[in-house]
Amino acid sequence: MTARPDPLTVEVVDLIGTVVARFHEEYERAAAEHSLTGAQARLLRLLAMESMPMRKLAQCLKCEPSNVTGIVDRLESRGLVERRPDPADRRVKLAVPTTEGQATAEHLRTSLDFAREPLGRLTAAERTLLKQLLQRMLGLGDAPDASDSPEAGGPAEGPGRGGA
Amino acid sequence: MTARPDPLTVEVVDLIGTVVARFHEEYERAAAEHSLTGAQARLLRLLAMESMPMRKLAQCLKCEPSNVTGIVDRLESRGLVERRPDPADRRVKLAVPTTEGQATAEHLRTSLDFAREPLGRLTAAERTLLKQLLQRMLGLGDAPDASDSPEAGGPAEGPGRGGA
DNA sequence: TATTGTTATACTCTATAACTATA
DNA sequence: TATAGTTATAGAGTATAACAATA
Repeated sequence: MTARPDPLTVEVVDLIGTVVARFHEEYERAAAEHSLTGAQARLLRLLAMESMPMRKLAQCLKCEPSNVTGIVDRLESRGLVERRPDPADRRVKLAVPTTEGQATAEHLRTSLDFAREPLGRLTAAERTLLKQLLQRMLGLGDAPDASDSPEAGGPAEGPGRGGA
Repeated sequence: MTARPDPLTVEVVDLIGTVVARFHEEYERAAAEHSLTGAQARLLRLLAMESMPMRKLAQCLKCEPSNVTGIVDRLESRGLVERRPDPADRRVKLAVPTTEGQATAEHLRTSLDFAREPLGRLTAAERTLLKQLLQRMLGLGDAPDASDSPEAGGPAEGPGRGGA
C-alpha cells in the first residue's frame, strides 16, 4: 500500500495528468468562446447527438438530476435548448437542442479541434500506435492477455465507444 | 458542415476524452475519500511536493489568487495546511502542509493508484512507448534520461518487433 | 407506492474589483 | 507606484432533502 510504483509508471501517470489538465483547460476555453461554461457545453454536445429526458442527462453527466434543471434552465433562457413534453409519459420532459443550439454545438466541435492539433505532431503510424495503447489501457476491445504487443494495422478495429 | 479530421484522429481524440473523463472521476472519488474536494486535493498535493507562496499556488493551479485564499482557509481550518510569514518579504505568506497534511497527501497519492491500475495492462515496453508518444504529443522535449529509451530509438518507429 | 422533474438550501469554486500592508 | 494577499460580491456547479405531478 505504501510501495511506490516503478518510476516508469509514475512518469506515464504524470504525463497522463498533464494531458488531462491541458484537455480541460482547452475545453473550458473553447466553451468560453461561445459564452458557455464547461458543464453547459458538455450538456449541449450530448443533446446535439441525441435528445433525451432530464433524468438521462443526469446519468450521462454523472450528476444529480437537480443540477440538470439549472443547466438546462440557463441554456433554455439563451434559446439553445427546449423542454418538450414526452407524449408517452407526462412526467418526463425531453431536452431538445434548438436549431441555434445545434449550430452552437457544431461550432463547439470544431473549436474542440484543439485536441487535434497536438496530435498533429504525431505521424499516422504513431497515432495508430497511441490508439492501440490507449484502448488496451482502458480495457477496450483488446485481449486481456498482456503478453503480446500491438501491431500497426493489426488487431483492434472500431470499438465504437462514445462519451467523454 | 466543416471538414472533419480524419477518422483515426477522431478516434484517438475520443479515446483521450475517455481517459480524461475517467481520470477526473477517479480523482474526485479519491479526494472525497479523504473528505476533500478536487481543488483542495490538488492544492494539497502541490504543497506536499513544495511549499510556496499563495501567489505561486494560484499560478500553479491556474486560478485567481483570491480563490487560493478560500481553499487554503478550508485546508487550514482542518489542520492540513499552515500559513507562515516569509522572513524575506513581509507581504508574502508561505503555505506549508502540516504533518497531518503531508500524511493526507501521501494517502491521496496511494488512493490515486487508480491511474496505475489501467497502466498495469500494459507491458513495460508498451508503457515506454506510451510515454514517448505522449511526450511528443505534448511537445515536451524527448526524455532527458536516455536510460529508458530502449531500442525504440526513433519515436516514429513501429511498435512491436523488439518489445514486450 | 414509485418515479420524474423541480424547488429550496447549503457549500465550494470561480472571476472581478476594491481594499490592506507591505515594498 | 507596484506587489502580495485578502475581502466582498456575484454567478455557476454540486449534493441533499422535500415537494408536485404523474405513473
